[in-house]
Amino acid sequence: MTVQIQDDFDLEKIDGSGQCFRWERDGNGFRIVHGEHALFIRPGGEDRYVLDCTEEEYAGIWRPYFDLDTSYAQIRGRVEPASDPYLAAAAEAGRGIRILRQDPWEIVITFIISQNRNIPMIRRSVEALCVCAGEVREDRAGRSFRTFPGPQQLSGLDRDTLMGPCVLGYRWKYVQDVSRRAAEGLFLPERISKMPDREAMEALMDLPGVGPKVASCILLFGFHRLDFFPVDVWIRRVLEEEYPQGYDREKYTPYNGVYQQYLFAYSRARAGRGSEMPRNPG
DNA sequence: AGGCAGGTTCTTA
DNA sequence: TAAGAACCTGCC
Repeated sequence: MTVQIQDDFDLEKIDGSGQCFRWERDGNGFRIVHGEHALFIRPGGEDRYVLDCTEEEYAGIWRPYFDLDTSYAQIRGRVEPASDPYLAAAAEAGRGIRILRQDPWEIVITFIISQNRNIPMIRRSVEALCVCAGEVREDRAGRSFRTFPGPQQLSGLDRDTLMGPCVLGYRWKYVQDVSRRAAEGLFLPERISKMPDREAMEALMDLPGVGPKVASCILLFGFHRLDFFPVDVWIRRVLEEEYPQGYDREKYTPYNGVYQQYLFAYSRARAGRGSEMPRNPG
């Protein structure tokens, strides 16, 4: 089917934004796995996109996944160039970025894995986890894909598999512990959903391998709490260099997380680390 | 060869 | 409570 999307929507930018690690480029489109579902989506000219799914699947699965009922253009438009020129420039450059509604459990594990690593390494480990413990499914075109392993499946992996094929390094213990807790019902993502921000943050930071940055990412990307503002080295750099007098988060409530994405992408792009651009030494 | 990469944890004042 | 070191691994 074909859909028209008027709002900010740029597949390349979303893919490179560091919130999803399983999108697979195919021609000028992407293959995306979400839960039990797989999608191939590609630009179809103007504001159109071609998706290999039914109207029902679009309405029930993919439209929510891409968070298409939220206007990111409107959120972006709240930035005033006069009062915050740097963020305004970042937002303009980041036009098209959205915050996906991904599976909370997948995000918990993915961001525990993300610590102290770069994007290619994260992708590699996530993919390996799916191969080692996920289940095989078939997409509409008859191609097979793998689901992201649930707590039960993940907790079945031993140290050697997590360290070897999955290349988790010292993080293997975190993944095993969290998976076991979840499998035993001691950690339930659906319970996090019901907690107020502060409490949710604390509950996540009770998990081994989850500190302030990872917890913020989990809440932003896994629970769609758009006001969380993960501070990593890139953001820290931006805040130090561009906002020496301080960055006014209150002004941007409740969308700090969206603006963080703009700042993050902008910072990396200017450092020559935009995901799609190759290194350019010298 | 040694440092760093989208942090967290453990150890030490 | 606050800095510093260690940690798997891959890459320059």
